[in-house]
Amino acid sequence: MSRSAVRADLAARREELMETIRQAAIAEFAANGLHGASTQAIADRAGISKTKLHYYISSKEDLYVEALRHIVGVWADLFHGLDMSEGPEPFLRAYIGRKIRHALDHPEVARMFTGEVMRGAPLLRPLWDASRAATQGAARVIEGWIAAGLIRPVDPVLLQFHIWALTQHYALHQVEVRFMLDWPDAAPLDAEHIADEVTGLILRGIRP
Amino acid sequence: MSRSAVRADLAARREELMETIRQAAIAEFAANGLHGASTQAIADRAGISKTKLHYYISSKEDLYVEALRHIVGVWADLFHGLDMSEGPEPFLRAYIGRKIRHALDHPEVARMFTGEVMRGAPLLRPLWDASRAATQGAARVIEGWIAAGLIRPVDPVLLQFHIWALTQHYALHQVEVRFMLDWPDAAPLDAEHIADEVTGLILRGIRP
Amino acid sequence: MSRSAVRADLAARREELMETIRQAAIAEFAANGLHGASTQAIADRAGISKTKLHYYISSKEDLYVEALRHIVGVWADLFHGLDMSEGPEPFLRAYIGRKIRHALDHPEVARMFTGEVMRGAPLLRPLWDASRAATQGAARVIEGWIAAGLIRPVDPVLLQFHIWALTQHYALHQVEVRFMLDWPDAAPLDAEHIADEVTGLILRGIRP
Amino acid sequence: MSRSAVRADLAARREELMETIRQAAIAEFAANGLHGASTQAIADRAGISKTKLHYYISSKEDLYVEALRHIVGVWADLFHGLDMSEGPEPFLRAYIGRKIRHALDHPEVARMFTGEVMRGAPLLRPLWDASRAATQGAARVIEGWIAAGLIRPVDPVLLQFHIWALTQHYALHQVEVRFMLDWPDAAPLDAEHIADEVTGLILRGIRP
DNA sequence: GATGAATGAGGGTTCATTCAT
DNA sequence: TATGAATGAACCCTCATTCAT
Repeated sequence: MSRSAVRADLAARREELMETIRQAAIAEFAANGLHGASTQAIADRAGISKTKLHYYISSKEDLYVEALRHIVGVWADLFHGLDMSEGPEPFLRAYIGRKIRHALDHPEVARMFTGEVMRGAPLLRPLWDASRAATQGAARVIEGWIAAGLIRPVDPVLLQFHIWALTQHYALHQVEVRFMLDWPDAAPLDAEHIADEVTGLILRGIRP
Repeated sequence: MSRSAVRADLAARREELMETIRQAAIAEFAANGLHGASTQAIADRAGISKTKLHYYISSKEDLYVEALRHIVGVWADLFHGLDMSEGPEPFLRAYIGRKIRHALDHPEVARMFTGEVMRGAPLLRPLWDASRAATQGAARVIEGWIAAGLIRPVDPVLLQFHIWALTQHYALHQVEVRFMLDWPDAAPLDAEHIADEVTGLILRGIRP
Repeated sequence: MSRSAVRADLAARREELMETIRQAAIAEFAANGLHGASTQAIADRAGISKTKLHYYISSKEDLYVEALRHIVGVWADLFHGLDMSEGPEPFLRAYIGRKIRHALDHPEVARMFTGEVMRGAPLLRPLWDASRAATQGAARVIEGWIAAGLIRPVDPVLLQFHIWALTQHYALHQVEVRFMLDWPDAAPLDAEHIADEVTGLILRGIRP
Repeated sequence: MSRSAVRADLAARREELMETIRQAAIAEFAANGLHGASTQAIADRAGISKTKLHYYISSKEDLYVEALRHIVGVWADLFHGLDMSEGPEPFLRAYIGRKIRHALDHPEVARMFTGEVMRGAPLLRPLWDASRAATQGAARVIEGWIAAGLIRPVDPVLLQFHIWALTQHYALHQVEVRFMLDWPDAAPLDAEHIADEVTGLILRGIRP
């Protein structure tokens, strides 16, 4: 291998390990929060030694912030390819479906995020500006829908909260769902059924 | 003071202190989870020394479980005086209103609870049977509403989750609401407005 | 009851409680030593509260010393009524028998004492002078037996150690005896058999 | 140094430190028992910080058990090279001599062991099976000696207890021996004299 | 790049004892 | 006499992090 190929290989290895570490960190932070998570536990989840973990991160808090940044990015990506200008129904059907499937596939992501927000979002805040801009932009579009008579008058920001609340609830409360329905602990939730119920509630709830 | 009066006084003092401790514990557990909470921090919030705290509790975990038990009881009390037999609209208006006001008045309660559920509810589970019975009982009533044509056919358990998701969201995500709306950090949320929006969404969303 | 009768009654009660406390203390000190014993554990064994215990003792160390003093006295009493002047055989038969029976009836006594001696006897030493005088006195008598040809020449102090070693061993090592013999945990040891074996070994071992 | 040499060096250092820790632990456990011993005291005896100690052990109890395991092994080694088939006298002379010399050289070993047995041997028991087998095997040989008329009929297990009692007594009660003989605190005991007296007592005590 | 050693701070909890009534 | 409250010191152990190789 040429010297540059070696270097690329090393970089790839490093990237792979960093990804493993991030996954481990998100799972551990989701379970125990920043304070309650231990770097030992993260190292265990990643299958490496604590010393090695600390060689690759600069600090626990930094890893935490990095993970938050990653989550914010992933959620922004869920918007890609969707077009609010097609009107509320097709957009909401698609978006709610994606959000619920993602929530059920990666529940730790929503859990870590909600944990941070519950705590007052001290470390998330500096990363949150783009989200605010997007939220306020979406509110403009929703106001347009209302003005056009496509949906009834609703608070355009609260509507977005309601969609998030309903879609993320199933990631946060998986065990509650199973428990209340007398399902076994590992039973997968039915994403399609849930998406249908949530979409139905929202679409009818905002009908003019 | 007579001996029995002294004893009653002591008991009252003790009860008061225990209540202070519980409040402090819920706030701290809400912020950092069982693992991340420190008894030192709880003692600080309660305004007593760590040693004194440990004189009044048997262990951190025990205090945590006791707080959960308290929360489950409080939420069950929110049902008192409400009558599902009067039909969906009056019941839901009243229940959603209460729930949201309580969530905004005592956000740490919902936060601690959600934290426990996110973690897999390891310590909540033994206290959860009555909640399951209530949920399944409520599902029967909702099925009755559907059969009577009072609401459209919906999954009767998921409907309950949706109500919880919407009402508790504002307790968990207070800072997000303020941030997205460019409000100052301490601005109180408008419980009436939120209750109206949520109630409107739900009632129209389940209209036959 | 007259005033003095009341006072006597109170004194009797107190004496009884002090005895209960002493028994509890000996058992706990035997099990865990001065350092390892907790006043809580002693109070539990005595069936009283820790506060009450501390009302009746001045300190843990003081209670420990008091218990040692008691033990030294009890062992001195085992000599009462025995007469070394009758010659080695009748005396040793009687003394060894008593010592072994006492050891098996009150093993905690020997255990606490041995624990203190193992530690270097820091607190026993001030109480030990009478024992030394007795030991040296007995050595004189044994030297007389040797001079009279009643037993073979042996070190007169070491002989006493050997007797103590053999008789106390069964108090200290009760569980070992049971374990090595495959006996159940609660099986009582056969004091007569043991006394016979020990007496036989000693008497033949010192025969001229 | 080559990488493997470095590794060997590290391993050697580690082994050496572990040995230092074990010695310190045995001394401290001998003095105060499992409960009464503090890891701080063990660290002090070993000349390291408490944190460093905890880096090398998994827990105080684990260190205790490891020390017990070590002791059981050491005592089993005292048998090596001795042959019971040569008859009682040469074997007992050699074994008693070794045992007493070892007891006087390493009194903490016998003290820690006796402390554990006094307490009921809760942690020793799982390590004790080989000792029981050895004891019962030795009993068979002793029965052979009796059958061959080499010694008088004695209880073959109790005889072993008597040997242990006499040999270990001097380790447990060193201070008592010095005190009763008016020796200074640091005076070494005369192992040869003690071995002679004990051996003489035993051999004559079991003569046919 | 990788790893064993090391550490000061802090974790929850128990301790013997004193105080107040 | 008796008891609940209170406390500062100490308990075992884990923490995130740095050092040395």
